[in-house]
Amino acid sequence: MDAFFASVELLRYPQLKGLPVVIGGGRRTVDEALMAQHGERALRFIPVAEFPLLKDYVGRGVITTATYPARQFGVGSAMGLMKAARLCPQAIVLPVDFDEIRRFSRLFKSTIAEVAPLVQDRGIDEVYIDFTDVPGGQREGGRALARLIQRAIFEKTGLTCSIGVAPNKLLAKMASEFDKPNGISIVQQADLQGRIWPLNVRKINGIGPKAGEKLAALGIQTIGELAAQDRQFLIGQFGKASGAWMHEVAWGRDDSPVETTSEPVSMSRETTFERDLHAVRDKAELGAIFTRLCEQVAADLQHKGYVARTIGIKLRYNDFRIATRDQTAPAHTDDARTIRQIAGQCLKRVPLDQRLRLLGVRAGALTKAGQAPVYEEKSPSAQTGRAQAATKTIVNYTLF
DNA sequence: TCTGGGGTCCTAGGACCC
DNA sequence: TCTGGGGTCCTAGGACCC
Repeated sequence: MDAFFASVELLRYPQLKGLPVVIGGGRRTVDEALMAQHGERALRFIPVAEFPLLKDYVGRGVITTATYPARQFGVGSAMGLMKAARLCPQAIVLPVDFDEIRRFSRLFKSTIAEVAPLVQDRGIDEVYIDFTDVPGGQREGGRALARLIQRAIFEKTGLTCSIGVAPNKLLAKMASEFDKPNGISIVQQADLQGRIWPLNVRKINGIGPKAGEKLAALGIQTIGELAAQDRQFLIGQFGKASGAWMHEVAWGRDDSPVETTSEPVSMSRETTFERDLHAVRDKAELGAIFTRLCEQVAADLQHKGYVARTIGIKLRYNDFRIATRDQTAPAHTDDARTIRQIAGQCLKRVPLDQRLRLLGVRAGALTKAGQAPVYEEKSPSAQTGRAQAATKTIVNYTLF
């Protein structure tokens, strides 16, 4: 989807079309404030002058999406709002409305599934579609069906998207970037040399800042230069799996299938505080946040019907270092108090002498609720601590 | 007043088991 | 003075993606 979060807001506030708008932050609920003042139906008539500007933004946060006019000023995803304010002070800033975003996400995905059922989720605003066997999927090299999907999405949502058509997911992902917004791009294996090899290695899905930097240090900038490397050299530099993978993708090769189903691996909640907190001096505040995070994770598990066996915490210190601790319990749980208790144990194992800016709680080793093995304690009195946990007897019953 | 939140996957070492 | 070779599970950190 093109500038997804921002585009969703523009549907509500069409008067902002053509203006630099960024979505991010989220502590201030602009919509609620404006709505209280004007009423929902009048939202489209609110004068542009009444919208909050980036230069007036106070608080911590990053940009999730910038409209194309805002991108002209050099602002973009993941940029701190304070930095963005220096580049484009006149940009209008709106908070993320997650409920609305999720609603549109479901809508565009279901629209696609009606046309082509083999769809793989790639986050909130992206999918892979296998339309090899969809009737008409081969017409005009795929362009006809891509157009059809684009039109269907626009009719259902009023939003535009960009589609890349290629023989595999790797190339399709790159192709989708070629003609944005509202574009269709078709890349064949034969286009490798002409259209893929000139691109920077960072355009490869899976080569991020670190690998990009290391490749640059080796004098490898473009995908073509990467393809020209000896496979064994790359393996020597990046390890067996990564090196071989890099060589494959540089040659446009990717045989990973479009996965239509997936099971969640973990669920987590985390929050960055409005100001850095100290474990001792801000104990009460921190404790309340901690408990709330555990309750949210428990609610997420219950809502989605999962139970977790590994509970973990994540801290970010004021110097941005991250520490994680986790603990695997003898039994699965989706209970807030149990999660809070295990997470509390984790918290005891991490240094707390420095101010914190973020706290998170994570549930892993998930199983569908109802399918978790039954756990029985031989000695219910042996409840204290990890050492004794090892003496507990675990009995797995197969449920017939 | 720099730098969100929710994920996945990989690596590496140690414990533990056969 | 010597002490294997698998395998799995757990934990911590890190790269990367949307």
